[in-house]
Amino acid sequence: MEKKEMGVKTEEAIGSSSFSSAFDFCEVEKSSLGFMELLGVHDYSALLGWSSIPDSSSILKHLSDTGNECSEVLNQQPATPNSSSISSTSTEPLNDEHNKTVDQSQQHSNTNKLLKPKKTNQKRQREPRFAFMTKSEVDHLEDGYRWRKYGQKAVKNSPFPRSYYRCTSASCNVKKRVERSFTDPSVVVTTYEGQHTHPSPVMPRSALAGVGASLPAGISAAGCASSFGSLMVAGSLYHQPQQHQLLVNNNALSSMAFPTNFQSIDSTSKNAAFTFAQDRRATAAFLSDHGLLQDILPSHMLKEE
DNA sequence: CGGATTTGACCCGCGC
DNA sequence: GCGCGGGTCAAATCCG
Repeated sequence: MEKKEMGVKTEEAIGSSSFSSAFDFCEVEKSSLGFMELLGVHDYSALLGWSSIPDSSSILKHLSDTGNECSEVLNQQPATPNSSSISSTSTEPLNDEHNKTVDQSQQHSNTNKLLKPKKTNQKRQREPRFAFMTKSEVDHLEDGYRWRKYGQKAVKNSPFPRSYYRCTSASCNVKKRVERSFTDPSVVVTTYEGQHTHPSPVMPRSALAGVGASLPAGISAAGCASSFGSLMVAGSLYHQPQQHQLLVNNNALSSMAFPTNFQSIDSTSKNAAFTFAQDRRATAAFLSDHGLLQDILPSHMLKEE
């Protein structure tokens, strides 16, 4: 397997597929972020935590060079407060999952060689994705759902493999990819794809009730819990020894207006690595008190007011 | 023994 | 057309 040191040319490294998940940040469809809107987060770029990645400018450059229309997403001020600058891949043709299933049964009749079925001309559809970065010791964050690992691939330019997980629930097509950032091995990039069609098998009912109370139509509490899993973990829902930090930038802190019901979820856990506040002062106060994000954010960001 | 994980092979899309 | 790399499959293996 090809490996490169972290000191490779920035643009080459960033532009490589090893950062494909970073680009996936741009593939988030607004509808998949319904729970974010529920949380009052309209500036989705705020959740893309590149503050700990030193080469975000290069990423932006790459996005720009490649004509990616989402280039403004990363660490940029939104054009408007409610800007939905994040583009979507949902315009692609519908998935051919069913065709694939049929073809696979045909494949089983091929005894000599494992030949994959021929796909139709339809372009493979990507479910809406939501990606975020967490600072965590463990790769696979507990998020209340059960996942079956179905693959692992070496990532070009990265010493860390990428793992592929699928929700174990039948008829639920949600997938997630987990990989470590090679620029910061302590950072785990998790990408969710799709929405759960079932409630979390592990999520406490009280938590579900708290989250689900204000969910907009079409957004399941399960999906919310899933996609926001690491936040739940960072909060008090899971009192696990490992600690995760959601990486956010100062835009996030300034634009997040979390509803009180989410604040209540956090409660008083001492293990909370990140909590929600309704305004910047509250956030700043929290940071100064608990300060875990200080490990991530440059000091000038934290002081900004 | 059944479910989860590992891992090599294969498919597909994309760039050259 | 070819090669590369991401994504997926499925047999083998592991593990509780």
